[in-house]
Amino acid sequence: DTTNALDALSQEGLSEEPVQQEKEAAGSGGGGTWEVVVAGGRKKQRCRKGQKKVVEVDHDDELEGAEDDENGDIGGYERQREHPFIVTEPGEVARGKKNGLDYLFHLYEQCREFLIQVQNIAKERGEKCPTKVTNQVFRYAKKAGASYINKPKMRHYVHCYALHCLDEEASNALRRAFKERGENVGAWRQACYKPLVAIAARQGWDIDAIFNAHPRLAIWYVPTKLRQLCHAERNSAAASSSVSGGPDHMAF
Amino acid sequence: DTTNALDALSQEGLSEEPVQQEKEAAGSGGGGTWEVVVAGGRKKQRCRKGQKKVVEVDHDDELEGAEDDENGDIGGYERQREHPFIVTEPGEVARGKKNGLDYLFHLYEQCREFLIQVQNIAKERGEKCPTKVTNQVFRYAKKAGASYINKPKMRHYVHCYALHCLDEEASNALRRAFKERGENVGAWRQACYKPLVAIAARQGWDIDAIFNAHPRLAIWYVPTKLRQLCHAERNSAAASSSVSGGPDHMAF
DNA sequence: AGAAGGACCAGTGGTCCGTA
DNA sequence: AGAAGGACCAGTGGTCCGTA
Repeated sequence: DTTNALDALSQEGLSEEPVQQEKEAAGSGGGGTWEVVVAGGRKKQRCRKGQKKVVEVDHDDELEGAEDDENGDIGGYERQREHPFIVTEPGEVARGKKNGLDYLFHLYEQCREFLIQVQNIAKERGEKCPTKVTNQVFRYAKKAGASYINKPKMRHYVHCYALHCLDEEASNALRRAFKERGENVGAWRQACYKPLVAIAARQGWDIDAIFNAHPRLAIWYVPTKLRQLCHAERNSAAASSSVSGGPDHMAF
Repeated sequence: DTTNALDALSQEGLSEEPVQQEKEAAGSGGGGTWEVVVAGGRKKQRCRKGQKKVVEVDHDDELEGAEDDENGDIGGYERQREHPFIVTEPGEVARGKKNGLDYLFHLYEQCREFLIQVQNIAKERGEKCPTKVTNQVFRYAKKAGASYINKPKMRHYVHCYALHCLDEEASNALRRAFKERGENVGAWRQACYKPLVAIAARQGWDIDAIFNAHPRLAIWYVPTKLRQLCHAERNSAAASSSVSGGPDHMAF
């Protein structure tokens, strides 16, 4: 089993490898213009605790073009983070050091492709075959060079992707509204819950069934918070309908 | 969340509770006559390493009737194991300190009932709902007094239960044959693999699909060894059919 | 020797919180 | 302040091996 060797490899030099095969796989967004962050020449900047918020002004400004390698520096490259997301309209490409929401949703499609590859390998080998995007899939994605995919990020925005899958019109409208109001990504993300709960309400509150009924969504775990919101909302809906003498009175 | 308190409880005094609600739930076996092992009055017998196989003769003989509690003894009851299984015919009740195979299969039905209860509780609470017999279900079974159910045992015989579900005739015939030959449980258990692999061969080798298509079997994880046997057999079947010039030639 | 099951272990789902 | 993601943690699937 070569997993460990490959895992170790994935810790190094990943960011060397620009990912451009996804050009044509692009969802609705601007084809091929999504930026790929390349390891910059920045020195290590650990251990500067205590001097927060000082000299941070142009701190983030000079690291676009990987201005030639400084390999003499022990420690080598500083690992680069992905640019943060901003709220973009459908089809809009984020400019500057930002990523747009079409790119975000595209990451979910990429994970699906990695899952399919993992499934094919498992079937070939007669091993257990995952039906969801598991740790194994994230590991595989890293190994395959998609270092910009990671579990916390994907889990964080699953419900946003769910809305995109289940009601693209509503999702698009929400994006336009939040962009217009100048809201940040966090606010948009929060706002994605409400229309999903409304969808669940219309379909008997079974959010798991709703996810599972959609082929692209079925591979994602239902986020805990979405599940909780559906449950809470179902109960209060039931309570108010029982107060108002509705027909579907519940026993608690 | 009261899980921990309940878990702690399940460590104590479980064996106090005879399980007789399963009388009528009995599968094909002798209704209500399956023994329930009750904690006997045996003293602790730990820490006697080094003197193996000495004075073990009538060691296992006096603990049927829980001959009155010795609670003054610190440490209390010695936990009692279930009687070992023997190969029985369908409908045959094991006699002596043995359990029969109808009882074994009944344990799988009980686990299914515990799973259903866990699922109902989860749905009520809007929590994640298991589709398989998980650790959580085994914990619940213990908590509910079914101390004789445990994960290693259930996993050990899953494929035997699978054969019982998928081809009861074949399963019954195998039991009769192995009983007649005086084979032990281990030999019978080993023999259950072969007809399962034959079933898989007839259905395109997808053992997961076969399990999932059967409502009582779908809740059990496919045992690793069964999966491996199907895989190995598929490959050698493919190899020989490709040698013999068969129509479904495979590419490796 | 044959068998039951406590208990361990590698890798999981889940997400916090130190980081930039 | 807002956001990305390394890394941790409780509880899982899997089954070995000390026990009877």
